[in-house]
Amino acid sequence: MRENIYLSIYNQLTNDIHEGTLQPGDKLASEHELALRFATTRETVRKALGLLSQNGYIQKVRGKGSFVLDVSKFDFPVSGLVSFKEIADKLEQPTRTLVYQLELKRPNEYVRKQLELEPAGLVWEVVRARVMDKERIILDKDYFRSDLVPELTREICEHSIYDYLEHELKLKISFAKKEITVEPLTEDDRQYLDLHQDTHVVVVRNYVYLDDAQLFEYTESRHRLDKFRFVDFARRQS
Amino acid sequence: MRENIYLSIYNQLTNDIHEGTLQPGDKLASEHELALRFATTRETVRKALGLLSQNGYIQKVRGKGSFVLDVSKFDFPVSGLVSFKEIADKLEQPTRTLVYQLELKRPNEYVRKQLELEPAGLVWEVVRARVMDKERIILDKDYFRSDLVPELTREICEHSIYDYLEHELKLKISFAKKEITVEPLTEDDRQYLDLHQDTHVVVVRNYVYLDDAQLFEYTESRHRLDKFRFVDFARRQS
DNA sequence: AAGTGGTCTAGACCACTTC
DNA sequence: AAGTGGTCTAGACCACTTC
Repeated sequence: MRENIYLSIYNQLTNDIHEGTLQPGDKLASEHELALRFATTRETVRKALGLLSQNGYIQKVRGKGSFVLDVSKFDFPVSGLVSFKEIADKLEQPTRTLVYQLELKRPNEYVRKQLELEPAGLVWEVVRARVMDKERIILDKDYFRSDLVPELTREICEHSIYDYLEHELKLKISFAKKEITVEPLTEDDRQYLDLHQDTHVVVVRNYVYLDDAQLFEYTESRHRLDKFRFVDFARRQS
Repeated sequence: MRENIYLSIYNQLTNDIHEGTLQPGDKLASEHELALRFATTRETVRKALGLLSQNGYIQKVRGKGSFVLDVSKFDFPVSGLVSFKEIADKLEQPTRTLVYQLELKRPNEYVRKQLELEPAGLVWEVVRARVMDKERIILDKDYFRSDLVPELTREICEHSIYDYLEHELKLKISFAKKEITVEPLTEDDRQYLDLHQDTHVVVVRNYVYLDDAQLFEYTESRHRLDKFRFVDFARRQS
């Protein structure tokens, strides 16, 4: 591959915005001028600006130019594949993960169906509680196809499984579907979460697909109502 | 503008996928071949395929080709700016809207702040309940900047305010930020919703921006827990 | 070696905004 | 009329996959 000019333009401009060199409301240099400055062509600059626009950094207005948006408005986990670790890191609060179960097993019918698995297929089942302020507020149940994730250890589960999958196993996560509902408590919720007068939990079901469009993980993330927050940033497609 | 070749390619291919001419798992013709077929260039074809990929229709794999995904998995309101009317239309269930309030007024401090309004600014306040199966399950509170939305009528509110804004007032909605939390009931919830033993509602706060990055609407959509469902489709950015 | 998608070039014409 | 972003052309070289 080449050195990826458009990504380096993107990175430079996002840096300028985060550092305040470019302020909300500021007008970017024109595409023509940016092309000169970065010694490239307009189409390559446009690719960088397209990314900036998609990610909420700028607003493009035909005939006028591109304007810097207030990114601080959108700094919480923007819609996407955000793992607990990433959120926890952002919050700068002490968090902990308790691993209650880590097992290679035959999944039950429901999970088998969710993962579109053949009857003989095995999965890694991981049950973890996420602790903040000394309370277990999220119960994560993960199911990974064992043909794609051959090995999992307690150490990996206590940190970030995603780090391991992406950096060690080199799995390329491509897209995910999240489904959010509110459901009555289950026995597991009562056992593994620190509840107060709660009668329900927020359930986030996550279906994660690889590069080749193969479904490889199903996760159920069960949140205490009072600690749940989800932010979605949606851009009207052109 | 030209005839927009890439959009017509996009539309033809999504049609083929929805009609089943292209089945999940099928491989698309190569970019080179599509360019020949549509009498255009590869870059223009790539723009169409980029849109297809972004919207979950295909999966691009370098060196191999583009593959049709199973769109039926993702047919519920995909993350984006989905109004109640669009969802209701999709559900094919009889739905109704009750307008409880429609007023041009000085907003309270909270709404003023949400809308980043100057102290003298007026807003249209609309309070509506959404009825399904004879029960009021969603309470929508909308606040529109009166400088951008000068007139609103009961008739408009009973149907789709968005239709009116986009097609009559020609406002161009550009992007929106959604924030989902679960909160204890308020007095209004008790008054305007048909609740059972509920103690909480799901609150979806929606901040809608125009083309020029101006915030023009703040909406609070309060859902009965048992009827709430939110689907988010997130694509890993290349 | 041949086919695939990813990046890039150096132009062109257009619609819209500003003056 | 000049400046802006939106679309498009006709190529090029590259990395990756398949044979």
